[in-house]
Amino acid sequence: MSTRQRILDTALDSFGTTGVDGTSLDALARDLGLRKQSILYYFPSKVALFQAVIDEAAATFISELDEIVIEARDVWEQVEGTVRVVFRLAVRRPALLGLLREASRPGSTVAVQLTSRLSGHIEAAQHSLEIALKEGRVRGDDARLLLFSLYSTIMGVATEVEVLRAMGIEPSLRSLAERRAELLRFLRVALQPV
Amino acid sequence: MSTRQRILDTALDSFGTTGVDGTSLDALARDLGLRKQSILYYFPSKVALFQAVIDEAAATFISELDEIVIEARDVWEQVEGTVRVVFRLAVRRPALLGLLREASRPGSTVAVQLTSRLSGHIEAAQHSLEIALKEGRVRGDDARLLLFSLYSTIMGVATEVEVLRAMGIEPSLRSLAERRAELLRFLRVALQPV
DNA sequence: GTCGCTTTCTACCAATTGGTAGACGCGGCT
DNA sequence: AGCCGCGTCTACCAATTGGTAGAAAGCGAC
Repeated sequence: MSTRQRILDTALDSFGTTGVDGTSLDALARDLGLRKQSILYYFPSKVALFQAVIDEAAATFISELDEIVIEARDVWEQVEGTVRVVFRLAVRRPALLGLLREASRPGSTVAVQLTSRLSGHIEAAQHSLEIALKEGRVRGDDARLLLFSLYSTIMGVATEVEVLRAMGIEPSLRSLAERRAELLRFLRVALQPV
Repeated sequence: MSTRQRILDTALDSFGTTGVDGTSLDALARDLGLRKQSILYYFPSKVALFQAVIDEAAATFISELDEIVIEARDVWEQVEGTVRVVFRLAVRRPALLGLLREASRPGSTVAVQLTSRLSGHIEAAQHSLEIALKEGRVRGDDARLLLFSLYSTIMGVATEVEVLRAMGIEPSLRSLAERRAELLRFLRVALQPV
């Protein structure tokens, strides 16, 4: 793998777990077996690196979502697919979800950037949800706010591991699968028309 | 207000918005019109300050929740009350929710501390949810996981303002109220027995 | 007034931060 | 051979970090 790509990967892991402010270029370089100046050779500054990492994270997220949307035949399958994607990431690249969480913090500077990358997907999802609402295939009122509730629930259930621990559930593959099953049940009920 | 209390308040605001790593003692002191050494007089180190802030945030959160639990007569009223408390905080002290979010980040060092402060409440909520499940007053399967889904949804809808912005909804008091209404509808449907 | 206690300050400190300047090594090309 | 461009390095730098030591300032009690 190219050095540039290695830097991006390691940075994503570190940014997503320790946070951006909590990650120094020196520490990052140490993890990579490089000197910090080599990082600055590929990315002119720390914020530039951060932006690149965000961009890549958004791209992976989107590409995974795209596969789902293509297969899905109705709204419920879209929801199911999104859950599958998010939970797959929670297993394979938990730092990526952590990064998205960090980047979407209120007042974040990169939030706008992330936003613009995802806006297409959001609109598409909102659109199909609107149609489903009109046709009565989904229970609800406002498509946008419904979508927002769905997103919050899915993302929260996938990433709030510390809250889980507080409830006496040790995060593991098994518990993750259970969480996912319960989440799907929860969402299905919440969307089911009468 | 005592200097100590002023420090705690300002620190909570800064930690909750800029993050702990993003907040330097010097910057904090500047906000307070003090020197950093005055902060270190009351709190021996930055982590000690952070812990104190977490403790206070947990205490406020708990005390607000307590009022609700006392009034509530069934599970649904408890959910409604929790939503009310969280959204009131989202208006009055958004940084407090931001701090809870930061402190509950995977791998956080203070998560354990926060956990122990809240464990009583979690157990109580879980207990009454279990009873409601048994009696068929609430739809669901596993009380713990259901509680977790509820928490994730509520907390997410209240704090994920950047995602909201990405959807073209500018955060405001009005939109907050709408979000809250939609959230309650969403949760009511998700919990309603057949 | 002056003693003692609390509070806030000035003066430092070593370590770490993000970033610059420039040298060195190395492979390919002429 | 010599040169070029790329990648990585060493050597610095000023600013900032969390934290220490200890001097003053305020102030009530005596």
